[in-house]
Amino acid sequence: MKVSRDQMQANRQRILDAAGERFREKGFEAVSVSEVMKAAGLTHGGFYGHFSSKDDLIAETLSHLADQSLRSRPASLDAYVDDYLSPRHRDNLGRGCATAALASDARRQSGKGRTVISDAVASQIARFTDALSTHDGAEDARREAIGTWSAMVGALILARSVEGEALSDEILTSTKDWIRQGRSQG
Amino acid sequence: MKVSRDQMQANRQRILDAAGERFREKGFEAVSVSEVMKAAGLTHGGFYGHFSSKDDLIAETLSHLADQSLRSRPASLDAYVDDYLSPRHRDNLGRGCATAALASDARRQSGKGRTVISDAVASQIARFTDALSTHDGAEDARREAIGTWSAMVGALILARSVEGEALSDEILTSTKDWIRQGRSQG
DNA sequence: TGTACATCAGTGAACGCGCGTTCACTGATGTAC
DNA sequence: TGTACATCAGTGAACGCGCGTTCACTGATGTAC
Repeated sequence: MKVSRDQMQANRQRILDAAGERFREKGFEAVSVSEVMKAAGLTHGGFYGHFSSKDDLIAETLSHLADQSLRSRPASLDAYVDDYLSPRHRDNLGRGCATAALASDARRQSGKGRTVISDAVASQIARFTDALSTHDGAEDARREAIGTWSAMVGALILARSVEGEALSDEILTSTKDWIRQGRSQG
Repeated sequence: MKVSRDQMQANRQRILDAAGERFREKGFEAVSVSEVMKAAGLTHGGFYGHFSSKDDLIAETLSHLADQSLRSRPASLDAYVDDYLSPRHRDNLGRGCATAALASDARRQSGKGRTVISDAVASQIARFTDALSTHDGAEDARREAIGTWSAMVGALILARSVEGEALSDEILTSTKDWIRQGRSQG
């Protein structure tokens, strides 16, 4: 049964949203095409009307996630770091940072998917550098941007891989404090 | 054809070594049992004489990697950071840091495998804390240990996920400098 | 030490299963008049 | 605006394939005497 063009576009967005959430939670390989389509309220057969293959879906989903990320405008770098290194973000894998959730998986992708993640990292560093340039020299700001972003991504991944909640919380707050401490002295 | 007990133990170690290298390169799901056995010079049928399932192999491999990691005794924290954030380590996925390569995958494991990675993170933080306690207070040392380890893991993962070698190298060296800078001022 | 035989590590064909993908079909959409 | 029909988004059965796992078999090992 054919649906309207608007409905088809809406379906495509629902597929991308469902894929974005599930890929971040479980990785690309552990999520099947059928699972994504079911989550989007469709059956698996219609998938190839929207995407040419599962790899195509992965690449399109990474683009979709990168677009969403670029649209967010945090109030300040401090506020962004606080949100990023919060238990809430740690526990909300499916709606959290795509880089932290999928960087390892995306490395194994070829072609477009790999490029999208690569560009996302580059533009995130550029955004941090801008935010830090107000009180640092350009070179220092970029170094600090890279160090800060590395620490944030690493801390989130480590906090998520640890079993005990106390240690996990400590990784988040200590990294937050450590980033701030370095900055106040730079 | 039966082999000697010594040979069987040697075969088991070869399976674990082969699995450790391939899992770090491609993740748990993208590596098949047959692929591991072939790399160890055996056929897939013999696998279940050594392990009860693929999940068991994953857990045993993580233990094996954790043991190897504990046995390494770096000369100093500085030397360790230099090696860790080197292009050589970045390009040597299969023989590099298991935490950086497998933390995201191991999070999805249940039971033993998850615990092994969790313990590895905890003991790495303890080692860093010890190394930093010589010139810092205990609380500062632990905070710095966590921040440093987070930045190292994050930088390695980001450097590996980026396409351009220039940006990838910059992530490594900038994070290294940024870690040092914070330390010299703490 | 030498022989007879039970043990069992490793082999490779075979299994069921879920995956990505295809395709004949359906019926609502959207266009031509 | 209303009607007739070509289009095509979505359905669900079916496909081949590689996976994890099983198992009857082989033949070297290691033990009993």
